[in-house]
Amino acid sequence: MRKVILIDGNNLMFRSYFATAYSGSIMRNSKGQATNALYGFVSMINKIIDEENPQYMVVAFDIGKNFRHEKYKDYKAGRNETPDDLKSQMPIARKILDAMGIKHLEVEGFEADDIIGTLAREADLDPEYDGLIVSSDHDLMQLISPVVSMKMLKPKDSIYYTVDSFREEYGFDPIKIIDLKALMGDASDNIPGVKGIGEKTARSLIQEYGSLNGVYENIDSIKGKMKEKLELDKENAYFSFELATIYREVPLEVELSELTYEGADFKALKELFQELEFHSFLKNVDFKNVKQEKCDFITVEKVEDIKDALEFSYFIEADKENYHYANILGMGMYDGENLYYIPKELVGDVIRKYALRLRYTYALKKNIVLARRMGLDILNSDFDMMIAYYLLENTTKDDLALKMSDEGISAYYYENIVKGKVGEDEFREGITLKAKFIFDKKDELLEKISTNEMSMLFNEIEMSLVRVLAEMEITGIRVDREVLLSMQSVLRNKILELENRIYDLTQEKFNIGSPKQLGEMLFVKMGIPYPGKKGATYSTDVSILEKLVADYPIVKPILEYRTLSKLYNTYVEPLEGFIKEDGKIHTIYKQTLTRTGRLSSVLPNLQNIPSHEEEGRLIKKAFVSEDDSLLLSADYSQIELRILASISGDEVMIDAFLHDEDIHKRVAADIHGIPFEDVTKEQRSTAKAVIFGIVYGISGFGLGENLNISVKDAKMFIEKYYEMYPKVKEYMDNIKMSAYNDGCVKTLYNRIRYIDELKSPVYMVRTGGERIALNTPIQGTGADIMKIAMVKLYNELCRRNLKSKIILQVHDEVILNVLEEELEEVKKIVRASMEGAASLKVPLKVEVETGKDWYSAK
DNA sequence: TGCGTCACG
DNA sequence: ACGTACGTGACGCAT
Repeated sequence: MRKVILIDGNNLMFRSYFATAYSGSIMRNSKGQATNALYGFVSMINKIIDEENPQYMVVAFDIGKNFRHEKYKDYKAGRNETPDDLKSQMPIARKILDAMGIKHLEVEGFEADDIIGTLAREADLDPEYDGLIVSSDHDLMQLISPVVSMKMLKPKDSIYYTVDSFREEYGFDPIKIIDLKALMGDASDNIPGVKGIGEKTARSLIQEYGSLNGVYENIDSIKGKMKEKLELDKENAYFSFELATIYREVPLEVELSELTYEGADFKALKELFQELEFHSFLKNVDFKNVKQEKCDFITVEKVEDIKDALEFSYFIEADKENYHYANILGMGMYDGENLYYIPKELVGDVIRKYALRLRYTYALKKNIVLARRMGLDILNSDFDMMIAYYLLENTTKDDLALKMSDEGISAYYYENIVKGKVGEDEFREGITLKAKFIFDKKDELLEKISTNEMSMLFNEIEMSLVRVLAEMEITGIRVDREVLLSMQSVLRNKILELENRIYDLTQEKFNIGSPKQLGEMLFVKMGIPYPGKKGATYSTDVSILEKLVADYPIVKPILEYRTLSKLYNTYVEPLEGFIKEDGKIHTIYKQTLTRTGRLSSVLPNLQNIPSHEEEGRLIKKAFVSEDDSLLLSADYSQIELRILASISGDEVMIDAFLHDEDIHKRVAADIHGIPFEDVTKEQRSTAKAVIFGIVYGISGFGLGENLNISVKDAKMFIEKYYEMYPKVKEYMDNIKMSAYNDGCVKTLYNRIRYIDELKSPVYMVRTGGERIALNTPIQGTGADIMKIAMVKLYNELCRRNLKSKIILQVHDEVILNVLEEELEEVKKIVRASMEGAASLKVPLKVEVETGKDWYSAK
């Protein structure tokens, strides 16, 4: 057997480009060359070599303006343009293949499909071959034969097709893919097909009549609309047949037997991967050569070993993600000249001595907390590389250490230091390299921040906030364990009771917590008609169950079971485990995670403690004030809507806020065209949903779904809204346009979000990008304002030497522990800080409440 | 590890 | 013809 792999190179590159381009900014090397498609391309090729161990291998590409036949030019030309960022990666893909010792073919005037078709035909003629085509293009399935199989790439995995498995799935032979495409068409390939016939219909037609010819020969036995459609587009169908047929006689200068896979030229491959900064691949190429920087560092044995210098970069490594509990492993330090490794025993002494000179770091908040747990403080750090990268790249990665590894430190260190799987020597070298990297990189990053006009955002907002968040985390919130314990036993009993009630009704035990088993039970065993859209699997989420609750007695206890087990498993039980010896919970705020600029809270998440429903809201009774204190909660009223009013400049909306009207009621009155006083509760809540939708970039369908009304009515509401608030509509259109032009949107304070989704050829992804463009400036500006307010509030509390402290933030709400004697003063400061955080075209309004616990401070 | 589900703003 | 509202974190299940 001679195993031969035929790879559709263009397909693979397109695929891996868009797979990663969807979700955020495109991966690049430090010179700005896009590398995302290449990364996926190389991974896939490596994987195939690994799995198949082929003797023959070839990658086919399109080149130039490829048209199979000159007469089809117009059709093929209609394809979407290839993005520049992808185009620039294509020649590099060929270079990589050369270095990997893999042959590639491109023939002017023919597509990759045709080349693969020609080679597959050659294989077909010699049963010694065992061919495998790799692509995600369904067209290529027509090449499947007894000799040639196909690995069909799917978004997450792949399906292996032989003639038999193809027949089983489609009900006809692989070659009939051509007939199928002739009927259904293919938008991405500009194959017209028959209008009004989709995949389902086309499949059953081919199954029934065997081929395109078969369909038209039996056209009289087809009835109604379908017959009309088929007759109307007959010419198109036959034309599509030609378009969909892969040409299998490309004049190739080589034959299959010459396309051997020889293995890589490691030196050339290493150079390429270095240029592309593919450190994880480099590791496999030649591990010993990966350490790019051999560095000499001084292992500090006593504090005096460190030479006097004015400023240092530094980095403290710890052994756990939760740094409130982690142990320090060691510290790296660099003054621009001398590199130091500080063993864990000396870290405290060094911080004490250099507290004012430790200026540049990575993950400052973590360093501050670790220092504070030794009773020390780091006071003068004003550059956090993690935050600099966050603002510049706005990456989705929550740990930008990875970024560090891309640019200076091999991935080897990142992966293994953090996991603690590395030898002591390498650990020391890695941590000092990080310190050096921070120092070496800071000026360049600050320069970029300044040219992007983000200096205020970086220094005054984010860097100032680091200190505030660190103090909040360190302070923590007091939790009454007894409250949690008593809720635990109450919930446990109720849950057991519900379980029994459910099993009584089903007469059979099953796992209620398993959506799969539950769906099976309800919709198969019990035969309840599924009220949702038909799909492969049954959904059992609330919206589905609520449609059934009136008719089936089993549904109510299931819903209740869901609610209670959620409360028990997600909050009541785990929260207890987060209480430290000091009787408090210390969350961690991630400051460089979200794409909009909001914070996120983890370990535990204190930003999603229940508050809508009374049952869950009771959990807030467990969060209590400290001695002689009260909890004070202050939240911005309608901040996102106020921002929308301000940035759109819509006079009607601005006016409503200037008069401090109930905005939902105002909108309800406006869209129904009735007097303000006549608005019913229901109309108000409909209006509320409409407003939410507007801020998220809603569709009629979405609103309809949400309100359980018809798409038509929902659309009408939206139109009515735009009519009454024309500048809002204008804003929506403008922001989308500028996002398409610039590839990004910005908040009021120049926080930037790149939206690569807008470049996607996939409609769904693109419209998703538009909604992001719409929403991000609003949500992001809200986040900016809250951050400014927190910094102002923190500074004012410090300046006045008050003991009251900020302890939590929940996006538009802050919670403080306030000393009773400071209450009146703090209330005023909180108001002033929050309302004065920004001056918009409308006032910012803040609502303040207090109580002994979080439940009553609301 | 990915998915379905559900808690929050 | 298709899929459908922004931003998060965490759980249990199934693989």
